[in-house]
Amino acid sequence: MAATMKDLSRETGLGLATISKYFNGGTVREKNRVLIEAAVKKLHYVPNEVARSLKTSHTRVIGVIIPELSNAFITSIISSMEDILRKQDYAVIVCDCRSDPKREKEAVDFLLHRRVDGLINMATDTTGAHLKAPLASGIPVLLVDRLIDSLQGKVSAVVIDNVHAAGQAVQKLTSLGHRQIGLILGSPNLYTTNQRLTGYLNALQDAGIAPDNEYIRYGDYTMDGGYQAAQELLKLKNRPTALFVTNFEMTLGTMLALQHNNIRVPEDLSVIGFDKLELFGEIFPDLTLIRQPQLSIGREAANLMLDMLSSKETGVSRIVTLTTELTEGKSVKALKV
Amino acid sequence: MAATMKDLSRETGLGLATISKYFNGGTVREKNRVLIEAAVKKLHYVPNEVARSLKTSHTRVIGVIIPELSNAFITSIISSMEDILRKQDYAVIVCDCRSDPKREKEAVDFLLHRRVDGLINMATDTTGAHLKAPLASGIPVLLVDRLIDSLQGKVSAVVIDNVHAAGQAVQKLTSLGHRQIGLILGSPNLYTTNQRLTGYLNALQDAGIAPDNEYIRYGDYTMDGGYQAAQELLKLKNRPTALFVTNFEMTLGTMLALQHNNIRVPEDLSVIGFDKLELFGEIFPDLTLIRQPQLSIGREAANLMLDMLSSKETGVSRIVTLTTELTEGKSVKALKV
DNA sequence: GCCTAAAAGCGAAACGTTTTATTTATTCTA
DNA sequence: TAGAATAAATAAAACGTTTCGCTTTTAGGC
Repeated sequence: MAATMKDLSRETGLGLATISKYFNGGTVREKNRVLIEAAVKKLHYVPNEVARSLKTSHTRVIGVIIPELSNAFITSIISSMEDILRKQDYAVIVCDCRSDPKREKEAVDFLLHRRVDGLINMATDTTGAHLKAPLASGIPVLLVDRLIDSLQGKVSAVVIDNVHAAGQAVQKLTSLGHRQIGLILGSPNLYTTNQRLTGYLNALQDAGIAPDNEYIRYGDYTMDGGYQAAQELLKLKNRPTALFVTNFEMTLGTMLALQHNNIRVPEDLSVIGFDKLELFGEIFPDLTLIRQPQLSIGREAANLMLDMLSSKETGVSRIVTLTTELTEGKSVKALKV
Repeated sequence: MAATMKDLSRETGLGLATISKYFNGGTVREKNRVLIEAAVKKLHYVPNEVARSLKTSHTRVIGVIIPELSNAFITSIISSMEDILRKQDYAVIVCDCRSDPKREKEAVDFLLHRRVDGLINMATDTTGAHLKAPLASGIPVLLVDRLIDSLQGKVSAVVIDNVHAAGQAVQKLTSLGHRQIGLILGSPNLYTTNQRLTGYLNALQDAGIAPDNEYIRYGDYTMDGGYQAAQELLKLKNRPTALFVTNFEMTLGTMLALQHNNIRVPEDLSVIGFDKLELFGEIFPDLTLIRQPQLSIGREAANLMLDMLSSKETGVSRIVTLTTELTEGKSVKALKV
C-alpha cells in the first residue's frame, strides 16, 4: 500500500542507495534532489521507521517506567522530558506500574522486547532487581527522583538533594523558634521519604531538639493521605506549632484540612509545603515552600539520556543532583519565646 | 550481540521456520520444544519485535495524542487505557501537544512515521484537519472525550453525554428553587465546553429562566481558572445562589475560593462539581457532583481500539456514549421560596 | 580537450523475523 | 508391514531500510 524507497527508485530512475543517501543528509545532485522530492510528493512516501530500526538496530524509543501516572509531580517531569526527547525524534513509551514491583518488572521486559534504546525509571522496586537485565544488555538506564543503593556506581541518575531540602525547611522553622514540628512524609521505605526524614532529623539535632515520633506521619504522597495526616497531627494533645509537608498532593490535603478546621496560617500554625506546580498558581500565593525544579529534572534527565545514547562509553555512572529552593511566603511566623 | 532465531536454529539443529512456529503457537514435537526452550535459556534469546513488526507490518503500538499531560482527568483515562492495551501486548506512545494544534499535527506525523497501528486522540484542533492523513492511511482512529463535527461518520469515538450531564446538574438546582446559577466552563470553543453550555441553557429554558451572561464564566479547565472564575462570580452584585463547575480542577479551585471567602457550602451557596477523582477521596465527601466514568472511558476506548484493530472492516464509525451520574452529597440546599 | 581527483551514484548483501510451498517424518489402517 | 493420510520440519523469499565496495560522472587545472 504505502510507497517505499524502491518505488521512489523506480519513479526517479535512481538507485536505491542514492535515495537512501538523500534521506540521510548525504549530498545528491541538484536535479536528482528535485526528482526525488517530486516523487516523494507524488507517491506520498513516508519513511518506514521500523525498517530503519531493524537495519540500524536502534529504535529511537525511550521507555519510561513510573509508579503512577496520576501524580502531578511525575507528569510534569514526564511532560518536560517528552518534550525534549520528541524534539530529537525520540518517542516515549510510558508504562505506569501502579507502584507494584511485579508490574514494574513486567514493564521492563516489555520494553526490552521492543528494543527501546534507553530506559528511564522512577523506581518502585527498591532492590533494583528489575534493572539487572537492561543493565546487562548495555542500554543506558537512568534513575529519576529515587536512587537505589545496590546500583550505586552502575547507573546514572537525576535527583534532588532531599536531605538538604528538608534540612533547609526545618532549619527555617527552628530558627524562628519552633520546637514542635510536624512532618508529613510519603510512603515508608521510599528513597525520598528516607532522605527527607534524615534531613528533618539532622535539622532537629542541629537545633538541639529531641525528635518525637508522634510528630512524624506518613501520608502516602496523596492528597488524601496528607489530609488525614494533618488531621491526626491537629488532634494531638501537644499540637505542633509548625508543619513541614513533603510533596505537592499532601500539601494540598494539609491546607484543606487546616481550612476545614478553621486554622489560620500562619497565625495559628506555620506551614512549609513542597513542590510548586502550576496548579498552585494564584491559590496559595503566600505559601512558603520547597520548590523542586521539576522542569529541570525532566530536562536534565532527557539531556543526560541523550548524552548516554550518543556516547559510546557504556557503564559510566553520572549522578546529577539538582538543588531545591526555599520560596519565602507568608505561611511561617516567628514564635514569641 | 543479542541472540537471534538463527542462533537458536544453529544451537538446536532445527530449521528457522520451526523456531518461528514454536514462538507463534504452532505445534512442535515434544523433544524439539524442550530443545528450543533450553536454547532460549542458554542464549538469553529475546524476540526482536522490530523485525517482527517489519515482517508483519504491524507494530503493536498505539499512538495517543492529548492536549495536556498535567490534567488528572486525562491521566486517569490514559492510565486505564494503557493498562488494558499493555495486557494485550500493545505499547502506548504518549504525545502531549500542550493544547497546540501545530504540535498536535506534528505528533500525528511523528506517530505515522513510526507506523503505529492505531491513533487515539483527545483533539485540540477542532477542525479535524490533523486527522486527514491517518484516516486516509486506513489505520483506526479513535476520538476520546471530544467529537469533531467535520469527521462525523468517518471516525469512531468514546464520549459522555455532556448535554445530559450538565442538564441533570442544572435541573437539580432549578428543581430546588435556584434561579441564579453560576456556570464555570472550560476553554471556549471546545466540544465539551459547548455541550455543557447547551445542557445548562436547556435546563434553564425548561425551568423558564432567562440566561444571564454574567453568570457564565470560562475557567480554562485549570484549578487556577476555576478559582478566578469563582472569585468573579462571588463579587457580582447579584451573586448566584448556586454554582455548577464543569471539571475537576476547576471544582477544586472553586472550593478553595469559597473557603478563602469564608463561604459555607451549602448554607451560603450551593455547589455541584464535576469529576470524581481519587484525589478527592475523603476531602470533599459531601460534594454533590457529576461523575464521569473515566475508568470506563479508558476501558471502552482501549477495547474499541482493540476491536477496530482486529476487525478487517475499515472506515466504520462507532460512537460509544457513556452516561454520567449525579452523585448526591450535601453541597446543595433547597431555596426557601 | 585531457587527465586527475573528488563527488555522486550504484548493486547487492544484510538486519531478524514470518510465511509459502515443499519435503520429510510419524501414525494409523488394513 | 506396506501404504495412505496426517503432522511436523524445512529452505528460501520477503518485509523496507542502510551500508560497503565499486563504478561512473563531474569539475578543475593546464
